[in-house]
Amino acid sequence: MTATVERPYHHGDLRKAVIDAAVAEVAAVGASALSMRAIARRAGVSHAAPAHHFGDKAGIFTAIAIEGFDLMTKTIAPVAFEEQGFITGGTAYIQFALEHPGYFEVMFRPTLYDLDDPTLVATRDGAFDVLRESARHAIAPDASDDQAEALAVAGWSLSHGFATLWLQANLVDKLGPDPFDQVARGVMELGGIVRRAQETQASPDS
Amino acid sequence: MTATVERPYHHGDLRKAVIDAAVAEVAAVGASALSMRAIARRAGVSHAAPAHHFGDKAGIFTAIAIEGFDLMTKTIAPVAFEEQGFITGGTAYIQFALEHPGYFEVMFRPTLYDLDDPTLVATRDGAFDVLRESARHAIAPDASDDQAEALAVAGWSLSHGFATLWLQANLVDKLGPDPFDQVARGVMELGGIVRRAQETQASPDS
DNA sequence: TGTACATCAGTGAACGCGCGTTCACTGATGTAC
DNA sequence: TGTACATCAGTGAACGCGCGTTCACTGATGTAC
Repeated sequence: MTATVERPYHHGDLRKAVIDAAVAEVAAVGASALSMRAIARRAGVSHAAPAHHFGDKAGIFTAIAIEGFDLMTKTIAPVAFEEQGFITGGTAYIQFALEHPGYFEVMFRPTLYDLDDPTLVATRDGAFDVLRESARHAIAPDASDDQAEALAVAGWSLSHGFATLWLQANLVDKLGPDPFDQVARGVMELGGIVRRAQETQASPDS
Repeated sequence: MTATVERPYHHGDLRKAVIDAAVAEVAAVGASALSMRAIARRAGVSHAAPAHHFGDKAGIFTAIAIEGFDLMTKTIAPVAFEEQGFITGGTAYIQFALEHPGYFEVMFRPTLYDLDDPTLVATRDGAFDVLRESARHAIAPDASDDQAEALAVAGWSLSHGFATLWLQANLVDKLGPDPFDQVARGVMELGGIVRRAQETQASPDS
């Protein structure tokens, strides 16, 4: 007469359950405070299960980063080459960060994960390719790699800085509760960056 | 005949020794991995000494943040109102972050420290005042608070994003070993932001 | 279709470790007389 | 100038806790015959 729900001995998709729990746990307590036992607790499995499946924390972080870069690319690439796509892409980047703080934090702390993992490297490079090509697209089709990467890093810095400042509660009392009012404005300023990059390309002196 | 150096029972300036050790420790292992015992070990005092002086970790982080904001303001304020001061200030911000990663990390993770501490609030607000007024100075002396803060947050995001991406090793293989080559370029782009803000102010329609 | 057995996902008790905190203490400094 | 005593900065042993890891195990699944 116990109310115990019958759960099968084999989980079915422990891998997914562990990753989801880990992402939620990172969002709740931060990547550095993450413990294997807390992940297991949240996933409702024995404390040794995550290690059994992923080896160690770096293994879990690697899996999170791969999923994260994949999800981010799927979100941003479709808008990054439209008219004004570099701006729209920057906004989408910020929105991704605010909606998926767990993925976001892990993705951009590469010391947490295994940079030798080929799947990770491919997914991560793919995301950066979208960024660089979107920047080139914003300047001119024949813009050089150096020019495209300079704009890419500048736009990335702007979006990344805003998302980071917001997520770490540095903008409380400086913006309203909805950052997108302010983002809209901030990213409009970013328009100046794009135009400046176009002008620099048009007159390559100085 | 022991080679023991005679150290007095009273440290002399334990407060400073603990803060310095904590800043170095944060730079080495990150704020979240910081332990009171590791600070004490680095400072060469008993493991209970830091707690005796600061109460708990939040007390130490609060002291670090106060010193950090003070140091940052002293570094940036002198250049922030020159010709092109908003740009120069942004560069100085990045340079501060790369030179003082321990301070930098703590300062911009306000959940770590005590936001009710009046000295902290004053020092922190003072730093933001410099940022906002430097932005206003870059637009026009009579620019509105809203305009000044919009540019302030955009410039802050750019500098903060670049510093964060660099410190967390996201730009490895995307820039040379010296970020200031690229920063120089990135921050030149920021020039576009300032000019855009000036134009928006000159013709306030849309 | 049925039996035997290998495989392997997941368990849970046990371990040693570093942590933050407590607390009775030690020893230097400063003040009262 | 000298003595007595209060103060308090800093010590170090002891505690309970959550952690990662190990390891013999359990029980479900899949394959051989």
